[in-house]
Amino acid sequence: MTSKPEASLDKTYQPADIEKRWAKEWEEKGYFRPRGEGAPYSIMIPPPNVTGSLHMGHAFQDSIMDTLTRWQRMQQKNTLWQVGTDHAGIATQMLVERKLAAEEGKSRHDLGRENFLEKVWEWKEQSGGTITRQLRRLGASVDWDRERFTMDSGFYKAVQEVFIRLYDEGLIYRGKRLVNWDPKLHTAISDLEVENKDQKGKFWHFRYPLADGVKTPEGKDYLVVATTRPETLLGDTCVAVNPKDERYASLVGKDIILPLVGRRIPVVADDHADMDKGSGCVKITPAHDFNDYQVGKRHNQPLINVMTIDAAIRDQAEVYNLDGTPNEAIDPTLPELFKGLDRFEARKKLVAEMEALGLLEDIEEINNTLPYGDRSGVVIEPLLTDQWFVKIAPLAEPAIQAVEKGEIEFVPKQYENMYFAWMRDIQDWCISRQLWWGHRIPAWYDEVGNIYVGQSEEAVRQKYNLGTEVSLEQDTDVLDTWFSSGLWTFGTLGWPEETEELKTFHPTDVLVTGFDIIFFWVARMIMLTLKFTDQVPFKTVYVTGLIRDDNGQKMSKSKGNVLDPLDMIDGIDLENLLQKRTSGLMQPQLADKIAKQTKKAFPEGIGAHGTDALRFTLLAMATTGRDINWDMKRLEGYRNFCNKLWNAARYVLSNTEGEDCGVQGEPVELTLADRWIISRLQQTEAEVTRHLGNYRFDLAANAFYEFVWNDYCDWYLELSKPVLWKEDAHPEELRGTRRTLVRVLEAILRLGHPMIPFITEEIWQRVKPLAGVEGDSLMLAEWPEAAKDQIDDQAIADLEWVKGVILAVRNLRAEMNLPPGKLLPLLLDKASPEDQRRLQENRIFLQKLAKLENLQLVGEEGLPMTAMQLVGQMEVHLPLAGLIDKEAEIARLDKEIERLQKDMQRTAGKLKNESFISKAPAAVVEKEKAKLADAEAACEQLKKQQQELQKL
RNA sequence: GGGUGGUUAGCUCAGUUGGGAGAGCACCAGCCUUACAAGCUGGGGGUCACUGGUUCGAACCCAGUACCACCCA
Repeated sequence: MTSKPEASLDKTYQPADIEKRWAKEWEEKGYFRPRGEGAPYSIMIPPPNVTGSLHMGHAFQDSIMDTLTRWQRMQQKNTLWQVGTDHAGIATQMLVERKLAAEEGKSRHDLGRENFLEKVWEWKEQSGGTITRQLRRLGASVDWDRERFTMDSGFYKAVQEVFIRLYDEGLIYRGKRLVNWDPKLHTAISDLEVENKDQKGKFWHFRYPLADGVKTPEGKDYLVVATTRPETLLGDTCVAVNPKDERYASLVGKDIILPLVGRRIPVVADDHADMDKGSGCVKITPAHDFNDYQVGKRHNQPLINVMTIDAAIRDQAEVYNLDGTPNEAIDPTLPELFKGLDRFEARKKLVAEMEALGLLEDIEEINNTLPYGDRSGVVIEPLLTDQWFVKIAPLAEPAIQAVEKGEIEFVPKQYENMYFAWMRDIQDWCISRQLWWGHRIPAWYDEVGNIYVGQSEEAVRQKYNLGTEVSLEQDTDVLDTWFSSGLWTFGTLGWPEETEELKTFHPTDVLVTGFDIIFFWVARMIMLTLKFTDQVPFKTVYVTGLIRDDNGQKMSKSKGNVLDPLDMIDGIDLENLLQKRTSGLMQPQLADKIAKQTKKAFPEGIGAHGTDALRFTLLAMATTGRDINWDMKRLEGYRNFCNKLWNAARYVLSNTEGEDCGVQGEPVELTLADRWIISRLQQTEAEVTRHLGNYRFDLAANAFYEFVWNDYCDWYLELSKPVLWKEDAHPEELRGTRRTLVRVLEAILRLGHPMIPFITEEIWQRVKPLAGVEGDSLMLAEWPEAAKDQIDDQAIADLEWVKGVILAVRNLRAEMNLPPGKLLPLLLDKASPEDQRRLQENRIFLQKLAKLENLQLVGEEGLPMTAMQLVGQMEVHLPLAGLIDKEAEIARLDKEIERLQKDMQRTAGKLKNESFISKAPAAVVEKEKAKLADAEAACEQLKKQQQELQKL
């Protein structure tokens, strides 16, 4: 069913109904699909987390992507904006586990892997669409027919293929390495999922006794090491001192007897030890700290793991060599005392034991940071586990080059440095996760642990020639979600098949994303895409800043300052807003504070502003790559702008519907105002187009806003009234003005559509027949191209003059407190032939807009008492003897004269400067000279006027 | 500690080859003028963080300082 606009537009802009109606119709009509011809243009949406809901960051990025997409589509390109969601391994698994526990009181282990996964899929089918539904409300013109999910079978094929090829090339390997371990969720997690939080911590200073009677130069029989994690003492393998540190030079190579454990460990020299920090000695625990791992590696130390996957102390340590093979030489015995204790319990006990032994030298209070799992909320433990890794170095090189060579460009440019810096010392990437929900690693093991990689057990048997006597078990781990999203641009287009889509839409044109995932996602997409397609995934990366609250604070649930984009679109009352902000808090005690804050900031809740206003605000604030402090006032301002456009359309429609608008190309006569607004329209079209091309959405939005409000509404619509309402107007004149009203409005709608799609479409449907335009939807209309030959410089200059006279009169009127509606007589003096021509041609505009009783040139009779303003050299006089406060007028002129004199002084000073005259460009000097002459002349005129007044 | 970005009107921010400081909102005054009070008209308001340098000329280029934010260690 086609949307039918109301019989007449409502007096006030009411976005909700319009927006829902059009979103539905556009999608149903299939306007979001690629048109199938023309130059291709494509954007892949950064797949949002399937468990997520739309936040301001999404709204921001999606508004930008939609603007680009609609803009390109209107340029008649074969445009694809592809949408989809990310399976979000941990988040989804946790969500379903919680649901299962709440509803059935079962754990995932009770169900078993197969059944649990079925539950996850059920959840996904029922509830996984929240964020895509919200996307629709934003007007996102994504091709819903091609919606993708990273767990789709087609996509899984790509994931498998990539894994297998990388493995076969030796770029994927399995090994024992330190990873960020989440002891609650029992999985490795990525750096991105680790939140570092500042806290007040303790630094425990322990004495480590030297073996064999060795003493320090000071005569002590121990070294002091400090640690924030005493429990790791059990896994220490050496103590490091700085090689330049003379205090300990004699001890390097000597041994220490590790307290409580009794193990002999050496003192080694390593730069990692900071001479100025504490005693300068550092305990090294390679199996429990990332830095220590590196130190251990340099000194060929074994890895002694003392913790379980729950981060409790093991009964016996696990000891490995650096290559991951078991180390039999070191005694794995751990003290009985700590067995099975949680790390924090073990810490307390260990400190107490050390104190009892007289080995606790000091406890220092310090500020430090601790890593927390962002999902589980528990402290992350670096833990030695078997994991799968991607060798990054060979993939990184081409990825760096692609950016160096400009095949991929970052906007803004400075993010390229960030990218290079990270890519230069990139580490191998841990891609396995100990979860059930995700892409299962396509690897099988035989009984002795040999690894076979392939699509399926069958494929593996064939590939490796394994008979049925060999029993195979598939690896239980899944792949990091980022591994699959790294294939997003080409995996979603059908790769590894050579599909038409892949040929047409890859590489994609631009990726719009936040700077926080350049490393985790952008870099990985570049590496993997280059590797497998020999193409870059996208030509441009447009990096957005963060949206913060009005105080510059990050929005977060715990701060209670989150703004939901949909609440700004549809509005929300205070009660519901409070409910939303204070429920489900991690720290419920914050609820009161948040409620108070919210009541203060939004005493009446949040009003409805509509999608267009929200989008326009986001775009208008999208300056290059910096964070945005959200400002509700700007949102209101742009909602008002939509209302302005709406009402302008009402005016145009009421004056053109059912009238002769010259649609058939009948002869017309264009007024100065018509020629001027047409000229300004061309300039604006060029400007908006240029800014969109440079990703300066703020400048594009601004140029549009200014043209619509300041030129079209404030001046042109007002100037059209005297023509339309003139009793003796010619048909050609009327037709010309009506046609211009309608055509310029129609162009405005096309120009604004990518930014504010709904309101423009709604109005356009009404305007198009009047403008003689065909088409089912504004979405498919042509992007307005500026026509240089329609820019009439004379008209622009003439209209500036008209505006100048009107403004002069308004100014005088206000200065003298004359009622706005009162008709005034006006006298013009010192009018040049040019001024006289302009006056002749535009008398009616001046009379109506300045509300003049009559308008004459000063003749022989001279001037009565007047208030005067200058327009260029021409004097604009209000002859109002009875109404003018003489003294006030003289004072006003004084102020004006003073201002001019200041100006003259500065300009004259410049011109007196020899080196300015000789060195500055001639044009600049000329300009200054003219400026001085103008100011001098004006000053003279004002002084003369003052004298005249005084005489009277 | 290293790196990046920022500091312009009360607030949020523009200012693109260095040449007369801008917008929106807020503020003040006056207006229900037949599109719009979510509006119209007029107005006030800034030592462009600070110091120095380059230049005839600096919000803009260079160096340094202070403060803020983010990234890395």
